[in-house]
Amino acid sequence: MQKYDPKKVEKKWQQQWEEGRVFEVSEDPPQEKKFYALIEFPYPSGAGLHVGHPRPFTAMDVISRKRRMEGYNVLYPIGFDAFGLPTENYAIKTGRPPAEVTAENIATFTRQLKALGFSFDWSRAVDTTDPKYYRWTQWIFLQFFKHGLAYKKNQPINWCPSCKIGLANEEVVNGACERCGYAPVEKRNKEQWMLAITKYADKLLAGLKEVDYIPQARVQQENWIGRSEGAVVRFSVIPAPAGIQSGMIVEVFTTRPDTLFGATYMVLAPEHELVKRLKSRILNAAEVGAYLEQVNKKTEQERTAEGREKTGVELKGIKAINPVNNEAIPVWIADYVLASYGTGAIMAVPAHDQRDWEFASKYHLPIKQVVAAHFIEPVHPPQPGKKTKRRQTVHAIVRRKSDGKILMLQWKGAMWEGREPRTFIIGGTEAGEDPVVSAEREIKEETGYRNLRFVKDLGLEVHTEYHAAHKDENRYAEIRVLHFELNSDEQDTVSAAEMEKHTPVWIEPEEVGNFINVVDGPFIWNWFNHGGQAYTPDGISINSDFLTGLSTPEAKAKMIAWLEEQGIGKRQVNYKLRDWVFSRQRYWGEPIPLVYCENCAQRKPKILYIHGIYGYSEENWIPWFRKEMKKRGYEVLAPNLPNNVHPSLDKWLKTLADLPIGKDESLIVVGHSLGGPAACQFVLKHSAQIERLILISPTGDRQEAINWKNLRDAGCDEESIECIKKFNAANQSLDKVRNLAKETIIYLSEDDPFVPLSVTDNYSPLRAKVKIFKNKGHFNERAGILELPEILDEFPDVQSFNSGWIPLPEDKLPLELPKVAKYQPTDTGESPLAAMTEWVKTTCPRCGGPARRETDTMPNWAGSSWYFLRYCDPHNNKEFASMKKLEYWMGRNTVIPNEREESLSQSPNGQRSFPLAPARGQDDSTGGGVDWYNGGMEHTVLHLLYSRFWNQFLYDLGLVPTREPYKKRTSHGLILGPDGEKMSKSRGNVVNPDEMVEQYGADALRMYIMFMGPFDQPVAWDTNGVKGVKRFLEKVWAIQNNNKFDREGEDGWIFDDQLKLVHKLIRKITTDIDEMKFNTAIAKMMEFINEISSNSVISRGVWKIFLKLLSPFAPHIADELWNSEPFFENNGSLASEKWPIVDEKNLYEERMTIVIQVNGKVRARQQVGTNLDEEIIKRNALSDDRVQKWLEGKAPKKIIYVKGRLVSIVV
RNA sequence: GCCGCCGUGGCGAAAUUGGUAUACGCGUAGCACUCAAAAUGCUAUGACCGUAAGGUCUUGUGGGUUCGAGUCCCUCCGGCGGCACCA
Repeated sequence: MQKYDPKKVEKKWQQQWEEGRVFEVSEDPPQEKKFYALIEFPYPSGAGLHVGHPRPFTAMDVISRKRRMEGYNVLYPIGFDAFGLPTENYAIKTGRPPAEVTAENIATFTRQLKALGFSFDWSRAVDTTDPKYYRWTQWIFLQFFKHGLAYKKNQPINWCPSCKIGLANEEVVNGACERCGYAPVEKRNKEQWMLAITKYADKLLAGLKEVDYIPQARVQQENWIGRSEGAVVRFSVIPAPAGIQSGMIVEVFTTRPDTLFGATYMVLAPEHELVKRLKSRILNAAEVGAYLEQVNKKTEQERTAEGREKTGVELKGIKAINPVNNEAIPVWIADYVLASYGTGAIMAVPAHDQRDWEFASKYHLPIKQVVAAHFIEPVHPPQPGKKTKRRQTVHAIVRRKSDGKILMLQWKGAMWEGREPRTFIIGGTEAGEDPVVSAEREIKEETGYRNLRFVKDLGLEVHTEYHAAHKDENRYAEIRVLHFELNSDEQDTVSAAEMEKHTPVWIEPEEVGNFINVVDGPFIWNWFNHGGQAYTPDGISINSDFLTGLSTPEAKAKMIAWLEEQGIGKRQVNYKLRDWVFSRQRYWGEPIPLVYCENCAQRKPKILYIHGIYGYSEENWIPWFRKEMKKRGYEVLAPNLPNNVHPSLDKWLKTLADLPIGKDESLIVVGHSLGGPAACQFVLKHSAQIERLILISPTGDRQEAINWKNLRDAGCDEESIECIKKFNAANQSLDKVRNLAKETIIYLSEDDPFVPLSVTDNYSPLRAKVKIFKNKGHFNERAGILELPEILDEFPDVQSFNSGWIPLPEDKLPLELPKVAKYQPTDTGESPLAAMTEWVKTTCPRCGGPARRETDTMPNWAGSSWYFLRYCDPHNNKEFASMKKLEYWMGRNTVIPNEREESLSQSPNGQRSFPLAPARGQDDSTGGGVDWYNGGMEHTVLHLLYSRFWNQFLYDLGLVPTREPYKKRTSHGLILGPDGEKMSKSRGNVVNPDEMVEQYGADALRMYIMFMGPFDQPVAWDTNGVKGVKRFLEKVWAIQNNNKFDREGEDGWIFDDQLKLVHKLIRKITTDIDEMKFNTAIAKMMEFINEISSNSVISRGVWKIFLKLLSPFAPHIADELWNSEPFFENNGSLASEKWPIVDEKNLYEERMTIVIQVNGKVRARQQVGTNLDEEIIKRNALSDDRVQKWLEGKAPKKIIYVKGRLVSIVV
């Protein structure tokens, strides 16, 4: 017998797979069944692979190998995410070029990965640092830039004053620099490139609904995006600061507009711009100045280290007016209000916000309750149809000073049928009566105790509804809770009438919670014990004018409606998500392909206005528009176009082409009505940079896109109509227009007589933002539109356009990283590239003048944000990937009908905007993406969110076929070192896979990694476990080499038991792999081997099935045995064999074990026939001696039979 | 503090989703093979009582629902992960 020598076997098969190109896949010709399995590509560190890396790789390899055998065309790609800090830091230390080091590391990783026998398609391997790859990373960045989603902004960076280097967030440990001797990190302001991911916040949130992610990943993304719904409310501030007219406004954001009546003060973030502007009016300017300085000095570290005790200072002399009741409230600044969230200012409602409560308590600010807790007694709920009596009541918590016990009432009466209430001392308050007085009266009347001291009002109103059985009426109790102390037991006599109703009892404090049996009791008791806090849950509004009596959701809605009506606030959604800082002042990253041109920065966009048929230019709102735009610094071109009555697109375009617009100028193009198509075609033909394309009631060429009847009724003759039709029909190639304009906006009116809302279908390739109005008609003089202030949002001050940053032409990409002499960042915090004067100095690709290059590079996240797309078409040098190949591997979205109609009908008051639905059958869709993506929990927030953002952006540009990149996402648990700690060089607990392969073989290593524990949970490494799996593989090897196999051909003998065994195994392995329960799958294989090895003769059919089931886990040994003498004459890898299918008839059991329980304890087991019926099984069970013994002659009360499992007898 | 997850032998862990708790593996002990060791094979292995047959207890704690709870509900204790003054 040959010995099992994994080294020999594994090398042999790895070579065969490679030479036979077994795992290289093609989309040509497209096979129907495809499967795209994705793992997070590794960072090729200098340390090489450690034993944790292969866990996700092996898992997806098992799944991929199984799918392949199930007939899928499986893409299982691999690559390297090779830009990164460690390599850069190594370069700084040693001076070795990162590219060189990276190449070596990739070689090591490749060798190690290949030794583990993964079924990767190596021909598709990508490397993010390869210029052929990052050319497209840069290209995608340029698309962001061209669509206005990349912009420069002053942002603080982490700066280590000792290393003189900007730090990544992950290099900052507890506010100190990780690189050097932990010097404290400073913040430095620097202009940084930002990606406007916040513009996709709602889309990223919505997309989570259509994908199959592990719940944790979905929840973490949701939290990170942090959507909250509320309102912005405008408070005016008095006195107005000098030089500014009165009525100066501060906006606050709140999620609880229902508590506006409880806003007793206002807090501004210290950085709030108003603080500076108000300076001259602040009476305690010195104090405020000192506070600001103190806040400024505080580092992040100190802020968190202080235990977050809230500090603040009042702006004396300043008041804010609460717009709901015109009360003047104090204004404070405090650093618990963040400048970066909401509006940087809050209205403080201390009664219903814990932070405000703490602050108000500390600084003795008024606390006003405006929401009452609300309960409905579940045992005796109010009954419909019965009258409801409202009663003011008090609950008195009376604590005896001597022993701390609590005085309570045990009721006897019939207030509630079937249950005697146990409560605090309760009583009614008469109209106008002080609650303290009524409580004292009630205590005396009900219990006789009189030596009372009032301690405090708990400051909480509770509303409880119940049905009072003795009066058969519903009660609505408004309860105040008062705390008393009893100083001595002196007692007056209690009236007989009271004694009949209830008995006073003294209860130990620990028992109060159990004693009390009314619904609000535990809540009140808990509140009493916690002392002061804010009541934050929902409830019923009180002390709130027109909101009083409403539930919290009702009150919120009503308040928002009221605010909007009054024009002092509006509904608003806020996100925690911030824009993405995309600049790194580093060398080892993708260069940002932009140059700065002083000359171009001077050039400002012009506005081109294109009128419609009959030339409305000077007849409706255009004069107003011209004036407004001049104010903003624009030059407006509004030509009169020829043949207004019978227009032709060609002639119009010719006239437009003659306008004084330079080829390299930037434009905002506005087209109204027939001018809409003209504007689109102009944009397509002219080479100007289009900042914005604004279409107002544009005509379309579909039947339903114009209301011809109304047009005729309005006096349009047939010849004009023909012209319009031709004109519209010539409006082609809109999908190209989309990528020329940075932003496209369409204005429509619900009551437009000529252009209905359905015109959006026509313009769908533009993927424009659509704004829908009421009562604007056709936006012309007929509708009385002489001004259109809504449009002003699209025209910021001209100065804000064209910062001077000019993109490199796309055919000049990639912009390669130049070789530098030193990798150390410069003293000023700029990237080492900034030191290369000859590289930085360049010419402007737009005007040819002198310009300088951007020296920032992109963050590590860039390359990994789209690598899954490149895998689909890795060698394409014309596009980042072809649509055809993407559609094959990623699939495409399928339509959900009516989604657009829904968003339309939701439109509450006109001004809402929503993304335009592109051509039918392409959007409003779901279903595509990488079939299965597995990765680490540490990437479920950033990497996943960033790559979803990129994919959604590319989808909006029409460049990828699916909105969501990943259909399904799972996560693996970390593999820890043998000591249970995270593996790391510094801890010295790293296990090297090379050694494991050397000693036990790749198959044993793979199997152990899958066997260690549940895939999604962290597990500590235990080399002994590898031994155990190796033993299993040796056993498998030995069985094939030592046992007899039947010689009668496949299944010639009926090996019933063996067949049953193996078919059960097929079922188990098949489902377990799909559910990633690899550990139990392997356990079952071990059981199978333990059982089958006791047979003297083994069915070769059964054994072949087993080898197939084993092959995804241990592919080398499985292929070797499959091809081994003396039993099999197979040829080639199991990868091209078929996965076995369960045959139900082989699973049939003739006998089953029935467990018999007596009073819930197992007392006997019986083997019975499978098809016996229930009565017989029960009878058998009862007659069993062991059962009889436990019955002790008693008759069973109940017998339960669970099919195929057990009989449970109760006596 | 908030959100989410998890507590089962000496260890990693199973448990058909409410129905035989401790499968499978590791470790340990004994035996066999060996001059010996390693490797391998066989046997035993939750705890307690008992020579045994057998019995009792047992899934972090305490309670509840149920004929029946590791699994469902509530309380507390312990651990892990994420967010963290987000109005």
